[in-house]
Amino acid sequence: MATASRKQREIRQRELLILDTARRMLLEKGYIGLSMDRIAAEIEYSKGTIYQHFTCKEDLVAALAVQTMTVRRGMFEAAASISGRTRERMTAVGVADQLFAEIEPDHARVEQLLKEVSIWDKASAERRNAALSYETSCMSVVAGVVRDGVAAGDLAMSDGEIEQLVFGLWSLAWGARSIMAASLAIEKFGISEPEAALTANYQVLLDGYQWRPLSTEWDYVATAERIRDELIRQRST
Amino acid sequence: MATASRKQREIRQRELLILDTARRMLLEKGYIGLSMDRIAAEIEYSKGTIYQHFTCKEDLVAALAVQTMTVRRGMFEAAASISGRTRERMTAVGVADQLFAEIEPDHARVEQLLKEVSIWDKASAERRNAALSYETSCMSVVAGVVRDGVAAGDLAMSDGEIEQLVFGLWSLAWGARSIMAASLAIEKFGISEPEAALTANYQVLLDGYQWRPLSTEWDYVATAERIRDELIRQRST
DNA sequence: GTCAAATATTGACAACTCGTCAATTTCGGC
DNA sequence: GCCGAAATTGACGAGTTGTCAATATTTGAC
Repeated sequence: MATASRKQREIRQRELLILDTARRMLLEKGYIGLSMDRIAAEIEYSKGTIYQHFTCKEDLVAALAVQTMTVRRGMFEAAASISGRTRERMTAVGVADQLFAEIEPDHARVEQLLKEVSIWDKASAERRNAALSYETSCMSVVAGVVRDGVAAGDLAMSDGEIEQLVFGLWSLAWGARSIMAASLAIEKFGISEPEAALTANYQVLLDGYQWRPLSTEWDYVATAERIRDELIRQRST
Repeated sequence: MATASRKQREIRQRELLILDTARRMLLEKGYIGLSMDRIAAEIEYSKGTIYQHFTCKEDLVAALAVQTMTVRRGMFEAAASISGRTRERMTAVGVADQLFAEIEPDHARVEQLLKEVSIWDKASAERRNAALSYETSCMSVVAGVVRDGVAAGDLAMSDGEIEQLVFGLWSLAWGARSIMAASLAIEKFGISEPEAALTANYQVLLDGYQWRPLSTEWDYVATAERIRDELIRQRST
């Protein structure tokens, strides 16, 4: 009994070891360069043992994606529950997104790498459900802040538009990061600070939706800095 | 001489045959399911011959991406040169983007599939340069319309902001399509018409940038329809 | 029309990949 | 110390990409 749980602990530990090794390899060599044989060699277990944890290569990397999603969700929730006006809280989620990319670069890059390859078809249903749940809960956090904005009278919006706005912010963030990672032309084209451009566009979109106070009436750069410090402080405790 | 060019024509023809076959296979079976052996069998040439056209599998799919980019660029240019107010022309590019996804679904899907896998590292330098050039010229088309907007006094903007706006539109479009293709949660979350949401967000962003006439002062839905018809008409001639 | 040299084409091959499963080792309870 | 259950292994089958000696074709000179 005590031994059984010790064994289970060992297995959990090993699973983490596999994931860590896989993540490192994925970042170094890309999805195609990620080899089950090499992982096995590195962790000094046989390949068969790895396949006791994961049904296939896709399932393994899907597990990586799920790990990453939990980290992101945690940061989003912390950001959304910060104090201030509703648009400040929306800004906070943007800051969290940026912080996530900055503080957890491995996680952020894995997330991108994996959106690319179609993993979910072959991954186990269990894993897929986990991912689905984390993704929807990330979106719900954002949608919650938007609803608070409407409730507070800072934002006028029908129900369908709320999802539209969330989709817009999400597209903007995801697209920008995806372009930063993959595009050949971005530097040549003269976007030297894409991260700053992203946050600026973020605010422009919120202005377009007339989320009050508008950026002409409020210093959201200061807000972003305040929140950034606060989120970092929270993390370190 | 005449014979040399005949031979060259044959080679060109075969290259197109390889690309067509590869595209079909890529769409059917995904990047991993795309096999050089199977392509060779299907076109009834040996694998060695394929490797005379392309340095490696990545180079082949990079060539597919380049083909796709030329189609996209063509549509962008046609859209940008349409008549009307500057913001209408900007809207036209958005319509072209949508039309591209609609009329050339194979090209559009290939474009997405390939952003995912990191192809460019291994592709030949020649191919990479071609891609870079097409991508920058797509962006230049958009930037040109923005500059025209500034010149016409419809839009107030510093130089750096122009690139920022282009980056914003591009992020929005790219991110939305990427999410549509890959996301598990999108339907569950209640975004039933993502394409419509994208075009709406498009206009919201332009409103945020105060590109006149604002969407409150002008019917851009009508504009989009007019341009859509016109672009389709142009294509069919 | 003939023939040698240049060019194009081939497919067996080496070296790798994923996922399986019979055989082996390790472990837990008695 | 011993036995049955559970975990671990790595050789293996079937697949992949990319290479290259051997073969087939085309070319240009005579």
